[in-house]
Amino acid sequence: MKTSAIPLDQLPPAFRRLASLAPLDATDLKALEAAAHAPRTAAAKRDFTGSLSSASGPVLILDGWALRACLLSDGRRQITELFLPGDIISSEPTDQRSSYSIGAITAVTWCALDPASAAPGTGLNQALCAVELLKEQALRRHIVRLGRLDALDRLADWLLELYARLDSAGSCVGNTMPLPLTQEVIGDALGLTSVHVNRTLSALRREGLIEVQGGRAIILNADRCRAMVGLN
Amino acid sequence: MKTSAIPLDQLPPAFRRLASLAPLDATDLKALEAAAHAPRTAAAKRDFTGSLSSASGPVLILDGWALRACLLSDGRRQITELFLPGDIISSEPTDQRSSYSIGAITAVTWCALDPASAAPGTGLNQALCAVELLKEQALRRHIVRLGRLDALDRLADWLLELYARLDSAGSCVGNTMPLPLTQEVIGDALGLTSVHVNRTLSALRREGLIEVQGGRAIILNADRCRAMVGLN
DNA sequence: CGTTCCTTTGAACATAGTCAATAAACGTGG
DNA sequence: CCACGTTTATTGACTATGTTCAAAGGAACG
Repeated sequence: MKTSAIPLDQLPPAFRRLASLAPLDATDLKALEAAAHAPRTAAAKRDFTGSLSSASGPVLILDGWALRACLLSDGRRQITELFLPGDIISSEPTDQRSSYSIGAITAVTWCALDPASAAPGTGLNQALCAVELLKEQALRRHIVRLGRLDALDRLADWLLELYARLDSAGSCVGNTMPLPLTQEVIGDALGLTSVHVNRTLSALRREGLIEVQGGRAIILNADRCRAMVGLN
Repeated sequence: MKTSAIPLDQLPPAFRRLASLAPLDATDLKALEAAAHAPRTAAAKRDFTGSLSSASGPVLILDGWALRACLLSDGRRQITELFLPGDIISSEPTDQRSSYSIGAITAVTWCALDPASAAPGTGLNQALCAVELLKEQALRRHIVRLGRLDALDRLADWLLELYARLDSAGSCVGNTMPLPLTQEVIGDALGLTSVHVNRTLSALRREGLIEVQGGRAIILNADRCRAMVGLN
C-alpha cells in the first residue's frame, strides 16, 4: 500500500518536516493536504490561544513562527516553546488557569488535523508521535540550558537546536537559517534581558561562532559551538 | 463493571496517586497489584538507567525518589525531573546519546506495567495519560522557574509543587511533607549552587514561609508563598 | 569514635540585570 | 521616493543576584 519515493525536496516545509520523522505514504499526504485546505491564520504578534480551542484534533503549524509563553504578574514572560512549520501544538486541556498562552511571532498559518487520519498504525500517527517526543526532549534540553548554561552557551546551543529543526523542514540554505525574532523575544525564550542578548550576540560574532542579523542567523562554526557548550 | 468506592486512604501512595488522577476499578487495581508483585529495586544514590531498559512497558515508581539528570562535560549536572511514587518514567527511545540518566535518590522500588493492562479505555490508561500530561506541564513550569524566578521564588514555587504531588499520593501530614534531598540535589534541580540553596532556605524560614530541615519540609504559609511568586 | 557527608557562614568575585541615552531599521502615509 | 513616528538594536555606567573558594561545625554511619 505504501507508495514510497515521495519527492521530499518539493514538499512545503511543514510536510517535509513531518515526512522527515516517519515515512508518509500517499494517504498520509492526502490527509495533510485536505487539512491544509482549510487553513486558519493569525496575525503577527497576536495571541491566538482562543482560536485554537475550536480545533477538534491536533493543530499543525503550516507556516510562520509561534510560541507558548507564560506571563508573570509583573509583566515579564517566559517563552517555553517555539512552534515552527511542521510542529504540533498540543491542546493542554483544563489547565487554562495557569496563564500559558499561544502567540504568533510572524504571521502564522495553521490547520486542525482530522484525528481519524492519524489513527494508530498510519505513518501520520508515527510522525505526530515523533514530533511529540521531540518536543518533550526539547523541553528537557531547555531546562538544562536555563539551569546550567551561561548566556553565551545558552544562546549558541539554542540556535543550534533551531538550526536542526529548521533544516529538517528544508528551511536552511547552507549554514544560514531564518530567525524572525527580536532580541527581546530571544531574551524571553532564554531567560535573559534583551540588553544581555544583544551583548551576547556580539560576543558570538566576535568569537566567529554565530552571526545573527537582519532576521537571519549564520552558523559560522558549529563544531566549535558544540565543543564550547559541553553538552553531549 | 465499575466497582467504585475503593477506599483511597488505604492504598499505598503510588496507587493512590494514580487513583487520584482517574477512576480506577477493581480490574485496574488488580493489574497494578500484579505488576507490583514483581518489584525491582535500585539502591540509594545509584544510577539505574540500565536496568530500566529491560522493562517492556511503562515503568511505575512504587516507592522512593528518583531523578532524571543531564551531566555536563565539566561535571555539573541539571536535574530535569523528579520521580515520586505513582510517577511514570517514560522510555526515551534512541536518544540515549544525549547523556540523560535515571538515578535513585533514596532506595527506589519500581515495576514495569503490562501494556495490555493499560489498553485504551481502561481507567489505568487514563491515569497514565494524566500522569504524562502533568509531567509535561511540570517541565514547562520548571522552564518558567529557571528562566524568570529568582532563587527565593524558585525554591518556594518548587516546594509547593512537590507538596501538591506528594499530597495527592497521601504522603503529607498537615502542612508537612517528606523531602529526602540534600541541598546539593536541590541545587542541581533548581540551577543553583548548594551554597546558595542554603542561604535561600534560611531566607524562606526567616520570612516564615517554608521550613526545611531533617528530611522534611513544612509549608508555613502557602498563600504568602504563592502571592510572592506571582505565577498564576 | 573516627570518618565521611552535609550544612552553615564569610569574603571576594562574576555574570547578568537595570536604567538611560543614542543610533539604526522599519513601516506608513504623503 | 521621501519624511516621520515607532520599534528595535546598541552602548555605557551602575547595581544586584548568585558563584567561588575556603573554613568550620554537625549529623550520620560504620
